[in-house]
Amino acid sequence: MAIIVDKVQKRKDIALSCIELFTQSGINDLTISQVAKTAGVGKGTIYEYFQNKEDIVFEILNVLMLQHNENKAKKLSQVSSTKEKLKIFFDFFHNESDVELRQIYKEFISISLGSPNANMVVFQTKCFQTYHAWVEEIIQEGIQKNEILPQATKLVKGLFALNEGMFIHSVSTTAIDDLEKEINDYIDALFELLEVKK
Amino acid sequence: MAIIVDKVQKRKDIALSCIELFTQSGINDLTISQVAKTAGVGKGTIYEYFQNKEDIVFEILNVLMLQHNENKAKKLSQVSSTKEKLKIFFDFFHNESDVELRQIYKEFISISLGSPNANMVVFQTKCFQTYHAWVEEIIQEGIQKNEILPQATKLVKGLFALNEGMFIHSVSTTAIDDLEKEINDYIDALFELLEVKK
DNA sequence: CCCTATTGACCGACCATCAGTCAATGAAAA
DNA sequence: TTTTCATTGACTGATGGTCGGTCAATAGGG
Repeated sequence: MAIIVDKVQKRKDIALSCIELFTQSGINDLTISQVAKTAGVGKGTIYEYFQNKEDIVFEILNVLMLQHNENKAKKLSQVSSTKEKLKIFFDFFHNESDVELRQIYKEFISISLGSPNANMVVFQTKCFQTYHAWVEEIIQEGIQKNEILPQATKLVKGLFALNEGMFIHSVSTTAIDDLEKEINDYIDALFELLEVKK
Repeated sequence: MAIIVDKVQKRKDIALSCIELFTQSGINDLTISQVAKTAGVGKGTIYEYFQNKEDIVFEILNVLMLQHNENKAKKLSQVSSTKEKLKIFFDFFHNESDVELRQIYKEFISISLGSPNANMVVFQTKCFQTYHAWVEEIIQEGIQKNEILPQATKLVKGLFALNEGMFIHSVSTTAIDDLEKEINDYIDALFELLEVKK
C-alpha cells in the first residue's frame, strides 16, 4: 500500500499554517494559490482537504475556538462572584488576547450569512447551545448562592445575543469606541436590578 | 447638449427593479450580467451607477429601509404603552411584512463584515444612532408617564444589539425556531423588573 | 429652420483573474 | 513489479470589471 495520511490532522495543520494570512487579509482578498503557497502545498492539495476557501476559515475557527474554550474554563474557575464570571465569559468580544480569533469569527459570521452551509449551521448551533448552557450554569450557581434574584434566568439568557450584536456594531460602525466598557456597563446595570440586596 | 439623466434616481430605479432577484438568490449566486439583464440595461451601465455588486445591495437596503422607517413611525403612533411600542419597534426582525427587507439586511451585514466600505460604515453608524435615539425617546416617555423605572435607560439601550444578535442566531443556527416569541418574552421579562408596581 | 459639433448615456466585446478539475507523477508498501 | 494513495500544477470555464465606440439629444451658427 501507499502512505496513509491522517486527513483530519493534515486539515488542521494546513489551517493553522494560514492563520496569520487570514487574520491579516480577509478571505475576499486572498486567493487559493496564495493559501496553498503559504501552507507549502499544491493548489490541488487544498481541495483534497477543504471544500473551498470558506471551509478553511471554518477549520481555523474550530481550532481557535477549542483553545479558547479551554482557556475560558480555566479563567472562570479562578473567580467566584457571578458578576465577575459573566464579565470574563463575555470578554471574548474585546479581550486583548483574542484579537485573531475575533477577526476569524467576524469573517465566519459574514460567510455563514452569505453562503450558508450545513456543517457551519450545525457547528454554530452547537456553539450557541454550549454557550447558553454555560451561562445558564453560572446564573444558577449565582441564584443558589443567593447573589442574584431568580428572575435573572430569563434575562441573562439574552446576554450572549446582546454581546454578539454589540460586537457587530463595534466592527461595522464608528459608533462604539470602547466595547469593553459598553459591555461591562451593561452587566453592571443588569446587576443593579438583579442583585440580592443585603 | 446631450441628455442629462438623474443619476440618483436611476440608481434607485435599477436597484428597485432587482429587489426580487436579490431576495430570491443572494448576492453570491448572482452575476452582474443577470442583474443587468433584469434591470434592462447593459453591463457597462451597471458600473455607471454602482461600484460593484455589493453596492447594489446597499442601494436596495437604503430604499427599503426608508420605506420601513416611515411605516414604523406610523405604527408607533397608534399605540401608547411603552411595552407595546418596544415590541412594535423590534418587530422588524420577525414581522411578516418585512421578509424581503430582512433578506437584504442579512446580505448587507454579511457584506459589511466581509468587504468593509466607507459609505456603508457611515450608513450603518447613522442607522444605529437613529435607532438608539428612537428607543431612548420611547423609554424617556415611559419613565415620564411613570410606567417604568428610571433604570430602564441603561438597560433598554442594549435591546437593539440584543435583537440583532438574536436575529443572526435565528438565521445561522437551528436553535431558534420562533424569534418573535423569543424577543417578546425577553421584553416581558425585562418589564417585570422595570415596571412601576402600582 | 436646417445642419453639424459636442456632450453625455449606454453598451457589450474584451481582458485578466481565479476557483475548481484532472491527468500525470511520485513514492511507499506489498 | 504492481498496487494504491497523495500530490501537483497546467488547464478550463466563469465572471467581475474596463474601455473604445456608438447613439441620441441638444445648442447655436449660418
